[in-house]
Amino acid sequence: MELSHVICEKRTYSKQYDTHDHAYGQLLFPLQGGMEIKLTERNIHLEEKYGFFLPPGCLHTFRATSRNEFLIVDLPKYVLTPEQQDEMYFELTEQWTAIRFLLLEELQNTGASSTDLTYLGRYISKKLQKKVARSIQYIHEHFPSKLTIEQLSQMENYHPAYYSIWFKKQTGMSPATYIQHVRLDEAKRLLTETSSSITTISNEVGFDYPSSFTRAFIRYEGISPQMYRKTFQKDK
DNA sequence: CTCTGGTCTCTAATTACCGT
DNA sequence: ACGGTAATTAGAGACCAGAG
Repeated sequence: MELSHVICEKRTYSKQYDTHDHAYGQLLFPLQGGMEIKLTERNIHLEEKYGFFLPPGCLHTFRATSRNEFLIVDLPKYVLTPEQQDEMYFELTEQWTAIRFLLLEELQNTGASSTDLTYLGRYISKKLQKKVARSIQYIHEHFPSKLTIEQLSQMENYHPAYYSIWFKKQTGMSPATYIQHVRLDEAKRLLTETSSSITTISNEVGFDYPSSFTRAFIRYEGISPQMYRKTFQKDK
């Protein structure tokens, strides 16, 4: 059954719920305790400081892991965009915490559902669209450090073997190749925009040895870093 | 200082298999 | 049939020596 408006309420979950799906999307914020969400392709352990979005039609099972209370927002299809087909596990950033606060305020003032929530629902929908997978965001923020598949797959709650397949679906390339591209693109920028030595740049983008950097660079770009700088460096 | 080339080690990707 | 795990393998990086 399709909802006619956004519904926001507090719910408590017990040990085991039947596997089911619904025609609307659902946003879950833990207020107290946590639970396990079983999906076809993955298991999520949802706990405080994280939130979760279940897209419409996504088969799932809830199982409480402790005494709990959740803030649930049911988002009818008309506030969502057709692209919002993927589930999303996200950290409660300041923004998300603010959204949760607003929802709780709204809940206290007007009760379980209100047409006013439609605007907030649309805002949330937009926010969900912009979210990049946690591990991909992490790669962009930490590419100079040592990144392992183990570490990245944990962020998405996937098995490392399955993570590679999932990552390829998201980006079109393997995690290792993607990290390499991020590093070498930054190296290209540093080569043309700074006068740092190649040894320094190689360290800054995450290579332990300049010889490894040079080889990787030639594989990627077809020419050596020095040649690249000579060809593309902006006039000083 | 930069790059090349060699060897060795280790990790990620793939595959085959197993349990549900 | 599907996802997890173990075994296998290819390729990348570490490290060193040496040339320009």
